[in-house]
Amino acid sequence: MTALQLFFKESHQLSQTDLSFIVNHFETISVDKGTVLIEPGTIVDSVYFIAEGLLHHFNHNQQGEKITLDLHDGPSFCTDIESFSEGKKSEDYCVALTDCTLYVLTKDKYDALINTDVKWSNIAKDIIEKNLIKMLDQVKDMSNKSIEQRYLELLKNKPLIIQNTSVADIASYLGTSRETLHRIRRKNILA
Amino acid sequence: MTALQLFFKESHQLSQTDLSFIVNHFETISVDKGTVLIEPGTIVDSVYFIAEGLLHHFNHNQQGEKITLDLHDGPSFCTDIESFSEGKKSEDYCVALTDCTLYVLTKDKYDALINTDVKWSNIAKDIIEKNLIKMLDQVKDMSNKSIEQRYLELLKNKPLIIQNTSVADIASYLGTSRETLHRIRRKNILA
DNA sequence: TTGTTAGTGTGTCATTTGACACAGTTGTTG
DNA sequence: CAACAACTGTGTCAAATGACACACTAACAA
Repeated sequence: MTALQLFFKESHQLSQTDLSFIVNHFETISVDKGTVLIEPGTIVDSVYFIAEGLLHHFNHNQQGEKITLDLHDGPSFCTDIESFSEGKKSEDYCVALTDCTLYVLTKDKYDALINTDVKWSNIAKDIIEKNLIKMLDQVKDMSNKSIEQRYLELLKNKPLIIQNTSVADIASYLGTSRETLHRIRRKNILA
Repeated sequence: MTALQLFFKESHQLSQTDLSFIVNHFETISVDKGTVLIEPGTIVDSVYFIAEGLLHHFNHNQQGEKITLDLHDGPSFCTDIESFSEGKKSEDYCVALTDCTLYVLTKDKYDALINTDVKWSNIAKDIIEKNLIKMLDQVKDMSNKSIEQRYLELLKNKPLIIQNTSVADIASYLGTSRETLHRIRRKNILA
């Protein structure tokens, strides 16, 4: 059973027939570290399911500084939903931090699923809802926790992300400078 | 036509029959300023559509300080989706900042709609998706814009929210102290 | 009306942070 | 291997921020 099948099976009751029907709409790809999946000015026409590897989702702020929006690991979905769903040009980058194995669902196949299969419509709703809850939790964390606390939790819960991402990129993800993050790291190595 | 009907009509193609069927699952209520709709320790069993008025969504951080998570105006939906959807106890408050007219959809009626009407399932997906995009934009704003810039945009786009919310609550929404927000306000009054 | 409570405006001051500068390290590529 | 680029670690310093304190005002209830 593939990582994708496992993901659907664990979150939803589905017969093997339904599972196969849905999964057959996806295509498997392997990409090298550094591969650009999304770049500004393009319309995102795919959803990516990460079976293996890490993706770096970022953009540039008004001062031209690179800002990390998300650091994705698997098993989970990744796309620029605003571009994918509303057909707008993306303003973001999504780049592979490591070699990755991905399952790709293109927009036409996504629409075909939505329109023909009520089960998929509900699964899509649940996946979007889980992502909404994740974002709400992230906003709460940003308001409620210190940068140090969030760094230490990231280190504990997602060590692979820390290992494969530069200090500067993690700093911008946490909303601080690389110098401040460095002070936190130094303090916690010595402690 | 009610604010709720108008909201659905503008975002989705629906026959008058479908529209009435869906809207009939809601109940209208009027609540006074200060009414508590959600409080910690309870399981949220309703979604609220704001036809008129403002709602204040907040919680307390680890230091016991009040943190504003969202300031809602209409026409839009408001709930604690994590509690409503996953049946967890809420950790948040939701309180009316002004007298409000609300349309309430209870969880059993929501489930009934999801299970009987494919159209509603897709509408729910779209509403959740729009909220996800809104949250993603908020996270981008928090990373990309200064507190001053975000305050001035709030003042311009949602003046009613500024008028009906205390400086301390707006400050915690913007992620700063009431003193710092006060400095920003003073500076921009004089300018 | 008066007392009480919540909120606003403001100054001072210690702390934290970001900006800048630069040396050392690692990794890549011809 | 040598050269270069990218990143890390670090110190200094000015600026921004939060904490604290307190007077003043508005809203509300007794």
